[in-house]
Amino acid sequence: MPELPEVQTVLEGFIEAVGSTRITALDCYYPGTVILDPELESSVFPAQIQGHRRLGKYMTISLKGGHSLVVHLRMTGKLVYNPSPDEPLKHERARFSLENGAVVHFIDIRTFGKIILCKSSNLERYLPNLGAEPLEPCYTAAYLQKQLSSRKAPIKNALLDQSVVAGLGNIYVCELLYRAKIHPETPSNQVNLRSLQRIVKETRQVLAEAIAVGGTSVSDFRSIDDKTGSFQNFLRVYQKTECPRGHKIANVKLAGRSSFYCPVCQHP
DNA sequence: CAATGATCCTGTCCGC
DNA sequence: TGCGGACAGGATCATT
Repeated sequence: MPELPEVQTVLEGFIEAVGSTRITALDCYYPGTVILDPELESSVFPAQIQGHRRLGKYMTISLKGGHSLVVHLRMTGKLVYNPSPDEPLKHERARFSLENGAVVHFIDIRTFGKIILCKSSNLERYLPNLGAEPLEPCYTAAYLQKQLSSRKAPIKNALLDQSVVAGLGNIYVCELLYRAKIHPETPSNQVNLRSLQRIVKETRQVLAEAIAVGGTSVSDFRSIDDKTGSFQNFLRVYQKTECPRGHKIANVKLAGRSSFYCPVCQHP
């Protein structure tokens, strides 16, 4: 599932693939995949990319001319660069056409992904409240302590809440909690400052390692050039049966998601 | 405000 | 071989 490292990989790939070529069209093949801002100007395309930014699991791409794109892959969304266009592919929900004749397919089996095209001045309307960026200085143990002090839900649920930390999903939360040696069911407001410091440190570490290898390709995640990431080879608990120290991995449902952890290494 | 559960959706896998 | 059901899960919405 695309989380921060995968979104970062896809966004960088998209920006590099499109380069300075202008986008000439955005077509939608599945109702609801492309959302158009009611205040859009009539002449959006052709438009050159001006800048880009990842916000949590959201990609934002600003276009010259005052418009912006927001892309969210949700669970199965993919951007696929194709220098020679074809008829719409299976599961192709939308498509960017480029002035040089290439296209970028938006493939999304489960159709939850979204592409929003809006006036740049309206961008914030299309983004939810996002918490701290985990790779930026604002993400600290003190910040987490403040966020979590009123919460009793398991720490794993809190870390999946995008309004607390932006960009983490099931895989990386499982992994960072293992590295931080924290049991996923620990009530959020009972995680002490020392443990929160480990959480912050391991969050940064695991995300940086994953970004460095192009993300995690479980199920069918691919970069825009159809390359697999390789962080799946470094997972320690997610979908594992044994932790690196040889203990049996447990799996409990938290917030409706499989939560892999080591009962020996991870403590409340 | 916090927490929970249903919802969206389709491919895959399991058991019978 | 085929079929029903569970499962995968990010975000949003309604409900408690």
